[in-house]
Amino acid sequence: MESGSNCEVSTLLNELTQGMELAKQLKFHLNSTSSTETREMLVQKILSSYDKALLILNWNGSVEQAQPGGQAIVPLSPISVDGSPLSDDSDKGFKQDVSKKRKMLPRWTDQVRVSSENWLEGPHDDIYSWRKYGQKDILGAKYPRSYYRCTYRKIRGCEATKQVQRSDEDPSIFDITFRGTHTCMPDTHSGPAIASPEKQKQKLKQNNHHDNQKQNQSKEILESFQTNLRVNTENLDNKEVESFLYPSPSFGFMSESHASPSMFDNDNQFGNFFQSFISPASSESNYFSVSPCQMNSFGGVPVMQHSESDLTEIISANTSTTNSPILDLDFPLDPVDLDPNFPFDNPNFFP
DNA sequence: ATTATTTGACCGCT
DNA sequence: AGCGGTCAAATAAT
Repeated sequence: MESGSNCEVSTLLNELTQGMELAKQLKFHLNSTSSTETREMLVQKILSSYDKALLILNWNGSVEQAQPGGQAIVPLSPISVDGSPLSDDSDKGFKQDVSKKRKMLPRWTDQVRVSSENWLEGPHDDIYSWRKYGQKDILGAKYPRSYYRCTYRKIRGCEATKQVQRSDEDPSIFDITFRGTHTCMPDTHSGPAIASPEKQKQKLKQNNHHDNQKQNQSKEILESFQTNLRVNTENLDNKEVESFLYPSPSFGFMSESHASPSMFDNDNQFGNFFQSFISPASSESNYFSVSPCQMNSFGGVPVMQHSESDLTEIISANTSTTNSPILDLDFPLDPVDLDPNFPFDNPNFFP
């Protein structure tokens, strides 16, 4: 818990600091002859930062109870800045019964864009270890879909899996669908989630494998990462539940046969740890940054393992078209199933 | 030697 | 039958 708090605090500080920096920039641009676009963008960023800060505060206030054992994912609290109701509803997204056999694990999707402007590789990989177990060519998709599962599946029975699919249209965008939540997470430091150093290393390399040779990670990655990686919020495919929180997406790209020249690769876990905020950089798309805490709380923490099954539906996190996060969780479940307290988890694992 | 990735086979669902 | 998802043997990486 404390770790969670610390994380939140730092996240909060980061947001506020960022907001201040952006405000300064804006101030500067006001004097200069900058385009209104630039200013607008800055304003957006500022709003986004403060929005996040508020969100964090809000969490602390309301959902503070995250107990080490069974947490609850923090529901995205309803603080949306200028969230426009995405309301695209359509029901297609819920794959409610994604086949009953599969314990209906919570599932959500992310769209992540990795820009390779500066070489960058995409990087981010969450703190989890993923192991690829398959790849498939998907009907109409230009690129194959990769399947990953938690490395500790056997050891810890962690059932989290994810699918990574590169967008046909924009190869720099990857759709990552997470299914299930990590139960391998350490409670703060008991930590097996992040296994032994060796594993980490191995993993590292795995992640980097194809293109990686080059990049040394850490800071560089972090930096580029911060500036280049963004969560794309325009995916309209899935319109479903929108969530402001994103799980920390990790890439495990692999063989991208057609992939253009080594565009992505990964960095090490450590770098990921820092993948704090993604600062928005593009002016055209909407994105927002994600804090580690948030990500973790939603995507990776060991959420209620049993409750998972209770959630008979899939949670699909989507991005909205507006540039600010919309925190609108729409659960297809009936109230009964969904506990008022929300079975969602709370972030806690950061040391 | 161990662990991860690759890749075709297999399986269940539609 | 076709497709998406998973398995697992072969292979690669350390």
